[in-house]
Amino acid sequence: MIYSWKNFTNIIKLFTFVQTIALRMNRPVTINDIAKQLNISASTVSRALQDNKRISISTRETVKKLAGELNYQPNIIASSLRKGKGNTIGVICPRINRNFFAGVIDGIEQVANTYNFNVLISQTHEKVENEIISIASMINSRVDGIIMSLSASTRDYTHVESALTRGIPVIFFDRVCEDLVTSSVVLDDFTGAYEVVSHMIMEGCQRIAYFNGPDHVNVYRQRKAGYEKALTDHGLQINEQLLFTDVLTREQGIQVTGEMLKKGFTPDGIFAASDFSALGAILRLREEGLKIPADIAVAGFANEPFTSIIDPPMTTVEQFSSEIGRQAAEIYFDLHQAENQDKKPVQKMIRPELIIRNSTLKNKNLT
Amino acid sequence: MIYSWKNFTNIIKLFTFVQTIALRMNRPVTINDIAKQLNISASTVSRALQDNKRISISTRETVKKLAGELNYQPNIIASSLRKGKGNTIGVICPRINRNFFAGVIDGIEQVANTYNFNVLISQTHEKVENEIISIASMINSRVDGIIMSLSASTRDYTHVESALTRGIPVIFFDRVCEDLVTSSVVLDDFTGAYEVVSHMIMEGCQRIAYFNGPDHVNVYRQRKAGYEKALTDHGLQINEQLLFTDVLTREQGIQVTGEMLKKGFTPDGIFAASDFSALGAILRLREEGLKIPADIAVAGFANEPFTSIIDPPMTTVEQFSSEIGRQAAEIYFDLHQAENQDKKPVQKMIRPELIIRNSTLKNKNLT
DNA sequence: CTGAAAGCGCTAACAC
DNA sequence: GTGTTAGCGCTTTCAG
Repeated sequence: MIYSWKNFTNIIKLFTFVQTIALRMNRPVTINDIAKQLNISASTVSRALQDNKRISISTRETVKKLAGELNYQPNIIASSLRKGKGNTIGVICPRINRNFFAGVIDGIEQVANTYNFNVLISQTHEKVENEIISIASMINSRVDGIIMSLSASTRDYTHVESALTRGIPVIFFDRVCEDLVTSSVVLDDFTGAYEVVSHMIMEGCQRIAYFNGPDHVNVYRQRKAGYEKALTDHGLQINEQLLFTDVLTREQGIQVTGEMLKKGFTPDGIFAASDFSALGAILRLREEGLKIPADIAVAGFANEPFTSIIDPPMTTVEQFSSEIGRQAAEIYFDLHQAENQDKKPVQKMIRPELIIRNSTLKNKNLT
Repeated sequence: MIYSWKNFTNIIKLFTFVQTIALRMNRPVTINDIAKQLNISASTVSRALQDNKRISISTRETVKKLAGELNYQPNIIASSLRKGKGNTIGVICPRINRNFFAGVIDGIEQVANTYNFNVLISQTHEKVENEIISIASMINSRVDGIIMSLSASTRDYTHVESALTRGIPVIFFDRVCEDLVTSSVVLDDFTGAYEVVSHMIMEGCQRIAYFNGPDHVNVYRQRKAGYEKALTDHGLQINEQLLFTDVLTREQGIQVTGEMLKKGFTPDGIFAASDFSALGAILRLREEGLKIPADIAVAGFANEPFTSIIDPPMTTVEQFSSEIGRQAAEIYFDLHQAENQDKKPVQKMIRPELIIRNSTLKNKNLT
C-alpha cells in the first residue's frame, strides 16, 4: 500500500497518535527525543533546560517550548546517578503520629521544598533495629543528608557513624547523640524546666514532685537539671522521694500519682516532663477529690493541643517543633550544600516558651 | 625512608587507613570493586547478591562475605535507573501535622517497609498550586505510585491525570476525586454520621443542628447525607435553619454556636463534622451556662485525642487512620506491583466506630 | 555557541 | 555457572 503525501493533516494526526502511544507505553519523553526532533544534540538540550548561558537564547527558548509541549519531565534518577547526589534529605524519627515529630517534619519539609529537595521519611517506633535498617536504607537511597531523633532504645551509635563515614551529614534534633561530633537542634530543655519550676515556686509551691523520662536521654537529663537548679536557686531542698523516673504516659502518670499519695508523700505541686503524665496526674488527683491548683499545682511539658482544653487548662512549655525542623534543615543547607564552607558542626538551641495556665495559678485562684 | 615488613600490625593499620580514606573520599564500594577483588565479573556479583540460583552457592557466599567486609551498600539510584522504577511510593496530603494524616502516613510507612519501599512525603497546605508542584516533583522522582488526599482548594484534576497518563497509579484516601477512575480508601462517612445522629435521637434529641465542612468535598457530603437520613428515618424534619456549612475549626464552632443561639434557633443537640468545631460549640455553650448534654448534646467526628479528655468527654467517630493508610498501601502493592494482575481500580471503605461518651448521654445524666 | 563521547552503578539479554 | 556487552537518561569534560 502506498501512502499519499498530500494529506498533511493525517500525517500530523498519525504523529500525535504515535506520541500518545509512546506515553501510554510508559516511555516518558527524554532529552534525546527533544534533541532528535530539533536536530540538535542531547547535551545542548540538557544545557538549554538548565539555562546555561553558553547556549543561545533562541535555542534555549525553542528547547523549552518543545519540552513544554511534549510535557517533558526530567528523570531525576538519571540525573542523580550522574551527579552522585539525589537532592533528597532523609528524616528518621521515633514516630510520626506524634504532634511534636509531625511538627518537626512539617518544618523540614517547608525548607526542603524551597531548595527543591525531596523528603524521605522513616520511623523507628523507638526500636534501634528499625533505626539501623532505616539508616542503611537511606544510605542505599543516597540521601544527601539525614535529620534524625534517636529512638529511646538506642545506646550504640555505629549505624549513625556508618552514615557519617560515607560523608552523609547527620543532624540530630531533640534526642541527640552527645558522643558524636554532629550538628544538632535541641530545645533549651534546662531553661524550660527551670522556668516552669520557678514559676510554680513563685505561686507558692514548696514541695514539687517531678515525673521524669528515662535518664539516658539528654532531654530528660536537662529537664531534671533545670528542675533541681530552680529548687536550689530558690532555697528549696531536693527531695528524692518526690523524684520519679520513666513516667511519660498518661497511664504512668495516673499510677505514679496514686502511689505517691498512698505513701503519704503529698507534694503541693507536680511537674511532669511530659504533658501526658501531667494529664494522668490531674485525672488521679481529681479522683482523690484534690483541687488543682489550690491543693496541688500541675505543669507539663510540650504544649500538646489538649493542654489548653482540659479543665483546668494546663501550664506547660511550648517547644516550637516546626521551628526545630526548619532550623535543622537550614543547618543542612547552610553547612553541607555550599561545598566550600567550613563544615564545623553547629549546635542550635531553641528558646522554649513558658505557657502559664490555670493549673498552676494558686495565687489567682485563692483570691 | 624504608618501611620494615616485619611489623604486621602497622600494615593492617595502613590498610584500614587507606580504606577509611577511600570512604572519606566519598567513593562508596561498588559491585565492580567486589568483582575485581574476587576476579569475577560484575554481573556475577550482582546476581550473587540477589541470590540468583544460577550462581553456585560457594561464589554466592564469598561474594556476600566480601560485600559484608567492605560494607558494601547497593546504589539504589543506579539500580532504579536501570530497572526503570525506584521502589518509592509518594504520599501527598494537605498537612502532616494533623492527627489523621499523620496516622495515615504511619500506616503507609508500615506497609511500605515490609516491601522495602521508601516513602516520599509532601504536603499541600490545602493549596492546589502546591499539589501540582508535588505531583510534578514526584513524577520526576519516578515514584512508583502516589497515595494522596486532595487539598481543599482542588477543583481541577489535570495534574492528577498527568501522573496517571505516565502510568503512575494514584490511590486516593479520604478526600477523593470522584471524576477519575482510580482506587480509593475512604471512611464510611455516611454510616459514621448516621450512627452518631441516630444515637443522639435515641438519647432524646429532637432538634439536632449540624456543622458541616465545605460542600464540594466528598466526605462532608457523605456525612451530611448520613445526618439527613438518620433524621428522616426517625421521623424528624430536616431544618435548614440548623444546617451550617464551613464550620470546621474551633473558632468557627464558637462563632456559629453563638450566632445560632442569638437567633433563637436553640437545638437540643449539635453534631459537628469536625471534633474541633464541636469543641468550639462546647466552649461557647459553657459560656452561656448551658449544660452538656442535659440542655444540648454535642458530638464530633474524628476521635481526636483531646475528645476523651475534655469535660464532658465527647462522643465522636473513630476513623482508624493508620488502617486507612495500610489499606491504601496494600492496594498499591496488590494491584500494581504484581504486574500481570487485572488492574481494575478498587474502592475500599473503612467501617468507622461510634465512640459514645458523656457529651451525648442525656438519659444517663438525667437519672 | 554546539557536538561527541564517556560514564555514573547496576542489570539483563545473550553468549558459551 | 559465569562472562560480555549494552544501555537506563542524564551531565560534563573536551574539542571545535
